[in-house]
Amino acid sequence: MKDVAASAGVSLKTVSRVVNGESNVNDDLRSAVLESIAQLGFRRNASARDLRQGRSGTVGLLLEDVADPFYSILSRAVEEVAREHGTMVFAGSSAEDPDRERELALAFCERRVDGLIIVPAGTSHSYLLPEIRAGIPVVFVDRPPGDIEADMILTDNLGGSRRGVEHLLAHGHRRIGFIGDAPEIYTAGERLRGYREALESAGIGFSDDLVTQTPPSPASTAAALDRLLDGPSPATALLCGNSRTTVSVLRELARRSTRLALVGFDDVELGDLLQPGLTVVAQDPGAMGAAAARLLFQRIAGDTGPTQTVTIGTRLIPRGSGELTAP
Amino acid sequence: MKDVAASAGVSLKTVSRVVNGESNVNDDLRSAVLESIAQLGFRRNASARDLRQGRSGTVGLLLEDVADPFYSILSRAVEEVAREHGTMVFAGSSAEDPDRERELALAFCERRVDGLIIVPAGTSHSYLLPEIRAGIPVVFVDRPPGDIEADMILTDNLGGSRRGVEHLLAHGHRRIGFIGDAPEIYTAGERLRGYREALESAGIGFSDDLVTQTPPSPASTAAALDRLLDGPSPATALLCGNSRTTVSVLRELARRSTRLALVGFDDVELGDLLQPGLTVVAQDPGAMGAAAARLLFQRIAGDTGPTQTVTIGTRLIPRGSGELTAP
DNA sequence: CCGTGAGATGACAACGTTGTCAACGAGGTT
DNA sequence: AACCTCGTTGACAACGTTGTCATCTCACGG
Repeated sequence: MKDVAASAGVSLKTVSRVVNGESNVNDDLRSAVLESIAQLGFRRNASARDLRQGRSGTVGLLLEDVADPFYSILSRAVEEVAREHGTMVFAGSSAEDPDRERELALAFCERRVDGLIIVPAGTSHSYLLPEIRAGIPVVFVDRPPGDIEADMILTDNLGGSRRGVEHLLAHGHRRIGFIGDAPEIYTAGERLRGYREALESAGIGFSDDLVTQTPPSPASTAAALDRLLDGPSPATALLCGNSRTTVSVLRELARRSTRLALVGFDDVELGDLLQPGLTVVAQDPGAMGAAAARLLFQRIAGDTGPTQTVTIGTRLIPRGSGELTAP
Repeated sequence: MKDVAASAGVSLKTVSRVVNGESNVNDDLRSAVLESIAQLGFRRNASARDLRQGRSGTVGLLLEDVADPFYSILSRAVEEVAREHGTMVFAGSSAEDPDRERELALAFCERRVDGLIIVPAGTSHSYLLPEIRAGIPVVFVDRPPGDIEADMILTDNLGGSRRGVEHLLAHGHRRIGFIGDAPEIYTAGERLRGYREALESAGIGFSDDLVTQTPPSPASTAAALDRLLDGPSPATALLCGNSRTTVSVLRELARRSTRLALVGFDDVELGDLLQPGLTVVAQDPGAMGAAAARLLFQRIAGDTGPTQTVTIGTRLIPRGSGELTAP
């Protein structure tokens, strides 16, 4: 910028004014400056600007895994909203590891992001208190934070799960299994509650041997299916608590050629092309990301109202697998 | 940091030394400083550090769409390599729009990223020349840049496509169609060349009415299928030039209940669960991202050797749809 | 006892930008 | 003619950090 000023024969400040599009600059000087800028290939140094202004035009997005379709769609939605605000997005994957989450979040803070959107991996977020006090707004998505109060955007896990089970009940099923993620994961707990409530509302008892809670893996899912199907009164229907489990179940069912009514929580690409089509309780990761980003920018703009919790609804999409009737 | 120094009763520089883990600091002072840091919730300001050091510990990643599985997997691979180098990743989606690509790339440069990884949307990248001259290394992925020479990581599009067609030929097909992306897209051109070469090597002429080049959309794909299947001597097999087209074809085929041997370029989630399973020429986006990031960090570390082009191989995965034999 | 060297510590400038404030000149009013 | 106003321009400090260099202390050898 110094060079531009010298080359255009004006002061540093005038160049700064031109670069920032301030209005009160003589047209001749302005064009001289612009020409020098073009000639020298000048590009403003954002570090210096950030340092001076104390803001960075940057937000941090902390997900479980950037490559997971659910999160990558969420991520794109955040990016679009950020773009409207002239802001860039740092994205990072916690890999479901609390230490890594913390490390990334603090690295974002060191970079002086204007705000943070976090899908929590850990159970305590008190480490963010100094940052929040220092004025960095934080919005949590998909799961609530631990030990602190903050804005959050959640899926209606309980309602969605209930609806999925009710759908199976409506098709005559009474022995409905549930395979969900590990119980310490918030969404898994809510979905199990929805399953349970739906059964109880229907006057059907909740039975432990129909339920498996485990981190999703082909092996654990196969074991869970064994438990469900190989007893004296096997399940005739199944609600899968997350899409990775759903996929494992589909593979396992294909291997066994077993008939089982199936509803998956969270949509799966190509679910409509399977035979039968996969019935799902669809979440809306795009809407979640957009809502989180909008709320974040509202906070960045200075909104200091009480913390909000936004719940995004689910949609039951019947495609065949959930409409198989009970034998 | 000033506050920390005051609180610990040492100079600014000593705090800096402690924060940066330099060795020559008295243990007592070090612990005093660390305590003050903890007490005050101090976090080093990366903007100031970047400004002083002229590097940012940051790279920019410019994709077509963060939410596309191909790119999101690539993205995660870049993130992992960056992590090993203590670097954060800015990711942005160009949405296949050259202006947006340029805008994002220059915004990254303004933020003084240490390097750029770009999946080109535009056809000219001369706008990057000043930046490259200023020392920002750039690696292109998936498609070559236009108008400049630079490092690139490409898929073996031609070889993969050839192999896909040869697979269909081996199952007795002679009327093999091709539906690929718009001809101005590099990968689409290469894949078409592979298709053509395979046919010609087999002594089968290349016939224009078996080929459609169009941006992927359900409508254009349906039209292309009409052309292929509704003539006097319809195609018995098809190579799809990209996964979006493959999915559209699958939907369309399901609607028509037509039998057609099919090989898709680029893998698709759940391809193994379809009936028949989807045979694909699989790319390896993870390997591409990792290779790009590794090369980029090599450049950042000062490697000024000649530009490199790395070609990543493909893998033919037979699952059923490509093994349907010709009638 | 002094000289020497190594290690610890701090003063200060500099990175590139922008906010503040003062100076300047042109045009209008009294 | 003196005064005021407004718009344009520039000098300068400050943002928070780190590299450079100077200073200081202490141990050791001569």
